[in-house]
Amino acid sequence: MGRKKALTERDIFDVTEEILKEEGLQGVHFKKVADRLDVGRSTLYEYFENKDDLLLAYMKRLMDDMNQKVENIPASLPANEKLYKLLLILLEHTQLHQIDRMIRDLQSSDKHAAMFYKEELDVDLMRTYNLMKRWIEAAKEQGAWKQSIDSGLLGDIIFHSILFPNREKMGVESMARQLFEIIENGMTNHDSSPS
Amino acid sequence: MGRKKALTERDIFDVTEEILKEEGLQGVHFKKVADRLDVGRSTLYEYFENKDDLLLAYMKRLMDDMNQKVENIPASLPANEKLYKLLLILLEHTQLHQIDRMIRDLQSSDKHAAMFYKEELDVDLMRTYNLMKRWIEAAKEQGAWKQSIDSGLLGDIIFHSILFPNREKMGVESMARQLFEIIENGMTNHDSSPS
Amino acid sequence: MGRKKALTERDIFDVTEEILKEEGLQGVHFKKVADRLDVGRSTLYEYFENKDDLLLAYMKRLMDDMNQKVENIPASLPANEKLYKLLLILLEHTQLHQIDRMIRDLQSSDKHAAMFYKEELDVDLMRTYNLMKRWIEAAKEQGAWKQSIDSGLLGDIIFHSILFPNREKMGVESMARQLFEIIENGMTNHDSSPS
Amino acid sequence: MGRKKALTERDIFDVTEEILKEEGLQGVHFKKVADRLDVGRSTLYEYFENKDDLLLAYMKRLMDDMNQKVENIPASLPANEKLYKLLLILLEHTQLHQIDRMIRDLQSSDKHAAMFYKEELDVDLMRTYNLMKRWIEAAKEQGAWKQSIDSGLLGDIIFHSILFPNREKMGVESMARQLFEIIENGMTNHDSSPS
DNA sequence: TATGAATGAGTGTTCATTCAT
DNA sequence: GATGAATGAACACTCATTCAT
Repeated sequence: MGRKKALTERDIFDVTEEILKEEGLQGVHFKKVADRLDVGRSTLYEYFENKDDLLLAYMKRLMDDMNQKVENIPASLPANEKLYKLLLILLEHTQLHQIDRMIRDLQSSDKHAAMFYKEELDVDLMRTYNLMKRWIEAAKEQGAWKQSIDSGLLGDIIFHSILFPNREKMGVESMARQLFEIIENGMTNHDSSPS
Repeated sequence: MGRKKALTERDIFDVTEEILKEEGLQGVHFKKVADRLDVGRSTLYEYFENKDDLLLAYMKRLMDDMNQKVENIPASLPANEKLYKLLLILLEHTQLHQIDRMIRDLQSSDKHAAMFYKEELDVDLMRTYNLMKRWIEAAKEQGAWKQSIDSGLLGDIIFHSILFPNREKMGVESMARQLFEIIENGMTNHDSSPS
Repeated sequence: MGRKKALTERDIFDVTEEILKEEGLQGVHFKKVADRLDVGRSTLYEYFENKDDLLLAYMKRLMDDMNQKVENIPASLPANEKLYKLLLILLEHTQLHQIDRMIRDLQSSDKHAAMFYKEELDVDLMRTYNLMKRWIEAAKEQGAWKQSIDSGLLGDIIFHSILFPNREKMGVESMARQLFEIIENGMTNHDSSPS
Repeated sequence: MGRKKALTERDIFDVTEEILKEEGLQGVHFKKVADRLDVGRSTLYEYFENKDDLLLAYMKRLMDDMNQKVENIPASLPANEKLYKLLLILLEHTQLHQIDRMIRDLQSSDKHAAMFYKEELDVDLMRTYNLMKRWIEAAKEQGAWKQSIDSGLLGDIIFHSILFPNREKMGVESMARQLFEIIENGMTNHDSSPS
């Protein structure tokens, strides 16, 4: 009873995402996933070889999703505008920040499928990371941005902003705008009028 | 059977720190700690009532360490310079970022000692956080910084910078300097000479 | 790995009862229960959330069993005859005397299922206890029994008789009869003929 | 600090008794005993070979205490009066009821000292039990009490009365008096006046 | 496909006990 | 005598994983 609609990978991913958002990586147990889907625990093994496999596949899909959006950013835009678009996309895929931790936690495992995804994920993640870095460097070379700032550092600010607790309070749009205001112009007040 | 050379709380804290840095909160198991110290698992219970107790005591010590340094920042400095000093201190205590997660994970437990530390930690953490926010607001009121940027967002940048992977590559000093350059003046290049 | 013949709650209850009778509450370890059932320890957790849950569920079932029999005692009987029937029923459910201790020992735990059963058990136990007391008082008010004897004391005699080691030697029927002979008429010999 | 008065067996027995009364057999841990005495845990092993040894020695002392009082009951008294005195003594040594359980729990242990005490205790307990039975049988033979009631059953009532929760409410004297009223004359009301 | 049933390795925790000093 | 330090066996409990049906 309850279910009986034929389970799909989609369903499993959705529940995984749900738990991931509510309780983080540690909260994702097969028991919990199965319970929420109203399915036997062992059924999940028909879809994924093991837990890491599920998690990695989920992340891979999320990553692919995101990459597609990133690829849609018009190449013609100035570098800093491209970076702004990238930031917006990142802020809509906050689960991504767990990839890092996940890849680290998995170091011991050596199941085939998992290893494959892990590699792929790593590659994808680095590709986006490097893309971001290239754009930063482009902005520098165009003379728009300062050479004196390490590109990696700026990348870190952008990438780690998905972790900021204030995102919830401010909303994605507003946060992105203000963060970019800082990145581009800094906090210093050039207004002549005293506060 | 009482053969070893005398374990100290220090020793346990050191190993805890080691593991915390290598594998994060989830990696800290009493078995692992005990193994690295070459002691029996139960021996640790002579020093700490339970795992939470150890973790919280460690964090508390770290926090106290940090707070002492924060208190030594001269009150006479301008707000932005105080924030710079604060950033430097934060970057030397990167394990701090786990306090937040830890406090959240511990919500279910109710062991006496743990609860006491938890409360204290929470208070300490908030105090530092609020101090940071007050300084940011001071800089705004003095007209030095823009009112248009949310103070919490800036706080997040500063606080989360302890997570940046590039810290290792750049070194604390250099990273702090560059991060502050961005925060104060932004990336925009006002140089007239094209690159 | 799913080889065994299918374990039922019944099986677990039976073994629990066995151990309870042989070694008392303290003797009930999941390891022992599992071993006697020739199952892995963790298998038991598929049937009961935790140890308290098992114990309480067992007791609840026992109590329900007993209460049903108690309710079948005809209300029309004189109070002392009702008490006699009650005594007979009690003597057939000797494990009951551990409920009291168990409820006390469990005070620290707060697992959901356990708490629910605990409350229920407590209510059931008190209901029977109070029923017994009411019947005793009825016998007094009808003038059949002495007002000078504390009802609680008499209740204790009846309730604690399930602990008497001699029950095994004498058999339930015989013991109940003799115990009631004492309760009603006392030991004093009113026979005129000397032994 | 604190202690330093020279520890005596007495001190240990006193604390043991304290815990035994407060928390029962399960509550007696060497750690707790040592803590209350403000002494190192290992110090206790200078006085008792192990935990069972302590417990049994404590019980042995208690038993000896009691036996001495029992032996002071004048042989010249009628059997039922002797039994009444015995009941009074029993009610003042309620910890005794744990001997039974303890002896059962110890079945596995085979430490020398413990075994010795165990045997002795068993003997002492049986001696008192048998004494009680002889008195009961004497009362029967003198024609004062009914032959039809099993002596063991009556013994059980007397012996188990130390467990009655109502003892606290009624007080030892009052409970003993009323219990004996039941035992001798029963509950039946022979008053001519209706209630 | 799906699942019910069972499991084993690992984790936190307790406690009696040992031993060098 | 006394103790500080350390330990191992036992227990409750969790969770990913397996397998016959």
